[in-house]
Order: sequence, then structure tokens, then C-alpha cells
Amino acid sequence: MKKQITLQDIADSLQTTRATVSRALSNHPSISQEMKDKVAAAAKKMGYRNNRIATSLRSGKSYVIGVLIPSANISFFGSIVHGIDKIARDHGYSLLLIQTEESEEKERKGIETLLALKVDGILASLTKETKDDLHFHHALEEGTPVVLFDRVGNNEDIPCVVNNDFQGAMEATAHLIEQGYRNIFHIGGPQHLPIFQKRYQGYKAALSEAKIRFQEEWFIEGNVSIESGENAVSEWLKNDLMPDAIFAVEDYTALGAINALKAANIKIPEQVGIIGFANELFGKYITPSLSTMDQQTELMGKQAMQLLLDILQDKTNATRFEQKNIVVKPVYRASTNN
Amino acid sequence: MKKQITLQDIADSLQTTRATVSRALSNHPSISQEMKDKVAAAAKKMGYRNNRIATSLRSGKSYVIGVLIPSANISFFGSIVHGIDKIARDHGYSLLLIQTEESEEKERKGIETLLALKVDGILASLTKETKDDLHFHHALEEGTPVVLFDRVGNNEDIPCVVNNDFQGAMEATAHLIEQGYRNIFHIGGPQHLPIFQKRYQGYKAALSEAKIRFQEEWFIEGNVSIESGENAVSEWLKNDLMPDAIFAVEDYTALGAINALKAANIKIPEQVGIIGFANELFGKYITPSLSTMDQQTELMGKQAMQLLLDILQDKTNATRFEQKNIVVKPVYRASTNN
DNA sequence: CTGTTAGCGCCTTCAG
DNA sequence: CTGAAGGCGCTAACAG
Repeated sequence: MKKQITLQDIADSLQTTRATVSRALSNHPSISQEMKDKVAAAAKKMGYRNNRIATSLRSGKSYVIGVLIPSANISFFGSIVHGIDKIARDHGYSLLLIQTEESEEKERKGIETLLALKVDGILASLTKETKDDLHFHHALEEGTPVVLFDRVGNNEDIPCVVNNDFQGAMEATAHLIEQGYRNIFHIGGPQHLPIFQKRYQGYKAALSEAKIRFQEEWFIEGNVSIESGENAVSEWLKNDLMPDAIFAVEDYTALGAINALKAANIKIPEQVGIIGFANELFGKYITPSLSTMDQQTELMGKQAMQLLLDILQDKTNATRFEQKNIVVKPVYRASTNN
Repeated sequence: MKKQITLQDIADSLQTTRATVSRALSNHPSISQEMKDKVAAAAKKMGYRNNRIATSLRSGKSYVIGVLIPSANISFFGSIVHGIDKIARDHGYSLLLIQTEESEEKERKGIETLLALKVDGILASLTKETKDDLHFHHALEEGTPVVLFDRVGNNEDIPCVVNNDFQGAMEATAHLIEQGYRNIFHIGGPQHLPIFQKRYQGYKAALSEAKIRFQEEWFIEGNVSIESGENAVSEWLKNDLMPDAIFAVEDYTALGAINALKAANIKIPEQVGIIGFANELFGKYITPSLSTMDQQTELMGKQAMQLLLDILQDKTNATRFEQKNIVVKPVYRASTNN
């Protein structure tokens, strides 16, 4: 195990001082080219490597961004992280990843960890259960900018990047109507989260535009999971409610619904059409293949990181609010091919 | 933006010194309970938060682990990260994520970044093109332990966690034999990668054990993709070679094979049985559902992190070598139900 | 153009 | 049981 080479070591070898070496390495204008060359050569020869911990402590900048997601196991979030990283890396930032596992408590602790680690900024998607976003304001108060994406809560003051959920839900529902379906049910997500609320509203707007009268029993508030889809369908069947199409709030819910319909020997898309939301990878390969709304996850990650960068650079206005909307793109497949 | 509260601030408010406050907060035995209580109260009241950057600089431990993966976008790796995090979090470690995007150059730079950030350890899966693992030895020389997982290269000296591919492939093939299939073909992966080589060998071993004579035309080297599976099957059909079962090197290849078989109106599993490898999510939902070998990705992540922890704790022997094998578990579904 | 000096916030000997 | 003092490695005034 080699001893770490410091600025002092280079300075000693060149009979100069740490300050000069530091400036030379960061290409400071007031250092002679000759000295810069000498320093660069010595640094390389001695195997010098900047200790970013020390730099951070001194400069107050860590060049690390904290990323909070429910789970790395969900391809939607994996894809977003992928997008975030592409932009972050280009600007010299590294990512610290924290999984909240849909627990508000872990989310809170995650923020604490990130603040203790002095990250330069935070990108986050709320958990399903997050009602209270005080901990994010906590970060803002300490001067750590936050950008939310996808699940953004009800904040009017935290910058965020979201899909155009209302629009997307409306399109999805309209597509079902175009395909000739009329009794279109909706399995929603937790209504305290705006994204799920907006999808519900978009769904109702599409019905109303087509003069289809929405009925209360057509809606069940699920919790964004396979089981949620299964339960909703069995609930309806038990009560002799027969949809001829289902708009599921996202793909896993749609998958659950498909399972339940198949188990009840109901033909998709002939008897019941079904469309999801997210464009998860599996949708393309299941039988029947799943119609869905593509959320352009990688783009969302890129935009979120870009927005954070803008805020980090815009020193005069670190607390500004901005919302970016990403258009959701339809992907129609077999499950709605009536 | 609040000023950061430091140990000094707490010390001032209690008319004591930083040293005492520091010790009180870390529950040092030689501090009176009374003082500890006072310090704790003041810290809480003032909103003190440990600055981990400073602690790291001073102590030489960062409690951050660097994770290098090809892409967060691939569910296999997302799942591994998920497993890593579960163990890491329980031990107070955070994860720094770096994507290599299958580029050896990015892998090399990633290691540099992690070393500059003074991570306590590195977990990595090699890129497809990595031939030269000098950069990992670089890390080891500086005293930063490394544990590889899944794609581990040919190292004899870096600790690693891998699936038991030979064993898994053998079981998969044996299962086909038990189901009564005899002409069992194999669509493989790039043979320069050890994991795919081992699966090929396991397949042949199972045949030989059952006294089935392997024939050269039964094997096609694919490239781990849906197209690869489609192409292999059409190739065989074109040459009037009819397998009665196929062992595909992984699930996407199996999926391609299924597509091609369906297109040729061949019944699965009646005419041709098929088994994959990986247990990707979609396998459960396609028709027929896909038999496969479960790689237990989350477990792999957990084991890798656990191994790293062991090494970090075992100070006397930081450069030891160890290899953990994870058993691949069969998941038999409709595609092989003869 | 380069050197001196003074910390960033924390921990840890060494002395009381 | 607590205080004093030094330093982790780096950067950024302020002086030459």
C-alpha cells in the first residue's frame, strides 16, 4: 500500500511550495508556463492524485450529486439514473445513490445523509407514502438545491421535471375510445400524489370529451403494484361490474389486471382492452403485448440534471422555481387492438 | 441559507471545547453522562449535523463504496445495486455509482474518480471489452479493496462473486432430458467470455452424462440478444435441422427463439421445449411462460457487498483472495412442460 | 510570478 | 473526566 502523494511532496521535489503547485495544477493564469510544465511532469511521475475530500472541505464544493429513488430495481428509475449520469458526468459530477424503498422514513434519513456528505445538489423522486416534504425544505434552507422528478408532491416552490400526465392519460383514454371501447375503468395510484391525480383527471377529461358518463364504481385507488391491478379486477368481477377496457395508472398495475383477467378467462383485447403507463421493458414481451404511454425516462433524467446544473450555476437566484414538462408518447400494442 | 453549525458552536454555547463535544457525540467512555446529555441537547437544539467531509479527511474513512456497472439501465445490474445497497446501508455505507457503458476507458476513469474521492472500497462488474485489469490493481496498490461480480475476467487474485454457470447450465439441460427431450440444441453467447463458455460446457456435460452424443450443428454462437435467438432458429430450420429442445444462453435469446418457432408454427413445448437463463421479469408473463435459471441478482449484490465488508474489517489481510459462487436456481414453467 | 499564512471541520494524542 | 494543540490535504487571501 503506497503512501498518498500530496501537493507538499511535489513541492518538495521541485523546491517550491504547495500553493504554487496547487495553482499550477489548476492552471492558474499567474503561473509561468515553465512551472506548470515542471509541476505537471513531477505530478505524473510521482503518481499524484487530487484528494477530492480535502478539496471539498476547503472549497465547499464536492462535485457530488445525491440521487434519491424508490428502488434501483425498477427499470423506470434505473433508466432515469442512466440519463442523470450522462449529463452529470459531462460536467464533472459523480452520483451518490440512495434508495428509499418507498419509505418516507428512509427518504428523510437519505436526505440527512446527503446533507452530511455535503453534496452539491439533490435529485429526488418521492416515495408513495411521502405526505410531508419538510425534509426537502430542510435541504433548501441549508443552501443545497433540490430538483424533483416524476413524483413531485404538491410543492409550488421546488423545481421539478414531470411528464405531462394529464395529457398522457387523456390520450391513453382517448385511444381506448377510438378503439370502440366504452365502459372504460381506471385503476389509479395514491391520490395524494399529483401525478396520479392528474392521470385520473386526464382519464375523466377524455371520457367527458367523448360524452361518456363516468361512474364512481369505475375507479379504484390502487397502490401502484401488480397486486393492486389483480385486486382491482377481482373486486370489479366480484361485484358483477364488467369493464370493456381498463386504463391502468402504470404498467405493473396493468400487468396485475391482465393476470386477473386471464385467470377469469376473459379475452384481451377482444372482451377487455387494457392500456398502461410507463413503457416498462416487459410490456413488449408479455402476451398480449401491452399498450402503454412512454415516459421517456432517460430524457427525464437528463432534464432533471440539466435543471439542477442551471440552478447551481445561477448563483444569484438559487431558490428559483421552474417546472419542466416532458411529453408522454403513446405506444400502442396488442392489448388495445380491438 | 443557514450557516453551518460546527462543533465549535456547540462548545461555545456550553463553555467547553470542541474536543469534549466531539467525544460526547461519539459516546466516548471518558465523558460524563451529564456532559453527554448536555451536548446532545445543545446539538439537537442548534441543528448540528456532522460534516462527513471533514470527518473523512481527518479519519481517512469515507464510508462510501464505489460501484462500477455497465449501465443502470439494465435491470440485471439495477437489481444487483439494489442488493448491494441493502447490505451497505445497514453498515452505514453509501454508494457512489459509476456507469462504464461498456467502455474500458470509462471504467479506467471511473476508478480514478473513485480513488480521488477516497472511497473505502470498490465493487465492479467488468465491461465486455475489458481485457486489461491493471486499473483495478492500481486501486489495490493504494489500499482500496476491490470485489468483482458477475463479469469477473480471468483474475486469480481479485475477490469475486459469480454464478455457478457450469452447474446451472448442466441442470437446465438435465431438466430438458428428464422431460424426455433428446435432440437438445444450444444457442450460446460470445465464447471469449468465461460465463458463456461455462454454460456451453455445462450443457455438453449434461448431454454426455445422459449418453446423448453432442453434434457440432447443435451449437450456434450468438451474441446475447433477441435477434440472436431468432437467427439461430431460422438457420437451423433452413438447414432442415429440427431440435426437439433448445437451451438458450439467456432469456432474451430464448425469447427470440420462441418468436421464430411460433412464426414457423411449431408448438412449444409439445414439439420443441425451450429453457433460458437469467429469470428476467418478462419470462413469467409471455405465452408460453418461460422456463429459466434464476441468477438471484439481488443475492449476488448482497454477497458482493458482504465480501467487501469482510475484507474491510479484516485489517490483517486486506489483499486476500476469495471467490463466492452463487447457486443458480431452476424455475420451470410452461415452455418445458412436456 | 511565487511564497506566507491561515484556515475548512473534525479527531486524537498528550497533558493535566 | 476535560482542555490544549496539532494536523488530515487543500485553497485563497495577502504579501512580496
